[in-house]
Formats: sequence, C-alpha cells, structure tokens
Amino acid sequence: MELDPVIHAPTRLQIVSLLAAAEEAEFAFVRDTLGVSDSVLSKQGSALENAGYVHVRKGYVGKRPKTWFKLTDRGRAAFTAYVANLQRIVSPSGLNVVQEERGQPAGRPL
Amino acid sequence: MELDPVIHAPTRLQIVSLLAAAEEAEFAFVRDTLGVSDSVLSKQGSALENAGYVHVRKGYVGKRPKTWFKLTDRGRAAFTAYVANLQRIVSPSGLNVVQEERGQPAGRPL
DNA sequence: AAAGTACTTTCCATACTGGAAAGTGGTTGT
DNA sequence: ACAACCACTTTCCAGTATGGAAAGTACTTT
Repeated sequence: MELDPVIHAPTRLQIVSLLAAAEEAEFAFVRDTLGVSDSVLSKQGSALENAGYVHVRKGYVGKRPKTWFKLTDRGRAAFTAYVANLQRIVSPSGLNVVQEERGQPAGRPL
Repeated sequence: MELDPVIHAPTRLQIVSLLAAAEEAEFAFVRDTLGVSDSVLSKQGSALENAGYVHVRKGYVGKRPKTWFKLTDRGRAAFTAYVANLQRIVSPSGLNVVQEERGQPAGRPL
C-alpha cells in the first residue's frame, strides 16, 4: 500500500523504468539517456543493487571495462507493484489509469 | 519533462490525488483517509497552497471551525501534467500506462 | 611517462520529512 | 469564571537523502 521509496525517488524511478524496458543497459547509455552525472548514476545504481532490484554486471568490450545494469526478478516485481500502487493512489481522481498488454493501445490515450 | 517535486512527494501526491477526485474535502477527512498526523497535513496542505495548487477555505459548521481543501485549476493542471509525465517515464517498460475517460475501463487491467 | 577511459568514493552543503510538543482562538462543561 | 476540549498551526528537532565537485582506482592508449 506504500510507494516503495527505493523506486519512488525520481532518479531511481527513471533508471528502473528504463531498465524495465530493456534486457540489459550499459552504464553510459543510462547515464546519457537520463542526463545524470557519473557519480549520481553510480550511487543510485548501487542503491538499487543493494535493494536487490538491479544486477550490476562488469565486463569488457575489447579491452575497455563496461558496466551493465539489469533488473532482477525482484526488481521487476517491485516495479510492477509500485506502478499498481501508483494507480491505486492516482485513480480516485477519475483519471482511470490502467495497465494493459504491450501493443494493445487503449482508445483515446492522452 | 520533470516530475513536479511539489506533487511527487508521497504525502502530497496522495493529498492531491484525493482532492482531484473530490469537489472539496474536509481537513479531518483527508487526515483520516490518508492516515497522517494533524501537523503533517497542515504543513503539506500549506505547501500545496503556497504552490498555488490548493485552495484552503476556512469556515464553520455550527460553531466549530472547519477547514476544507480544494484543488485550484492550476493544481488540477499540474496534477494532469504530473500523471502524463509519469506515464512517459514508466511506459518504456512495455507496461502501457494510459489515461482513459471515466467509466470506460480498458480491456484486461492488471 | 602522460593522458585518457570508465567508473567509484568521498566530501559537502542543502533540502525535506515527519513526530512531538507547544501555541492560538474559540467553545463547552461544571 | 475556570478548566478542559476542539481544530488546527507552528516550532523544534533529528534523521535521511540528494546531487555536484573533486579525488581516487585500475587499467589502456599514445
């Protein structure tokens, strides 16, 4: 019934939302897509890892180190629950916010 | 493109969402519905008033003072924009979050 | 050897939050 | 009249979180 504070913080919400859409995302891609600094992404990425929501993989591309982020199952579940909670909070407004399957747009989206 | 921080804070999001559904709501009703303390509702209500999002009306019911909150037009617009921004942020996930008209539920809601 | 890449950590200064408690202005009870 | 209560409002406080800047780490490239 609460809004998971790990996910709710704007920067982390954006990170998680982005990861929810992708299999795995590179550090630099996430950083540039969201327009955050290295230090912020590093710190928030670690926060999500500590919460068990994101898996951080380190590897190489050629000889250059790279870092990838990926949502864990738990992270995906937490995100889903978060979105459901948001809906419950926001929906009394009469704006009926619903989730639907991919590729099946509802009529008259905003 | 940003998530309005005035609305994003969990307590205020709940207040605004509740007010978006009602014409006007009593202080005690909001406080008890959200389960917050007097001081928190008073402070966050003022914050929303200072932002121009909520109108605070004081009056009497019999001889007892009462306070009502009501979203201003600006507050409603800010809330609508906030929800739209959330959708943009969350939607890359493949969970397609849309707004629709009242009373026209989408197929297969979660 | 110097410079660069890809982050990570530390430092810092600034918010923001909520709970507790005290305060305000008026009303009810004895 | 005086204490107690109601409906909030304000003040006090203490803990948490954030982000930017800058320094640090561990290579690799020039």
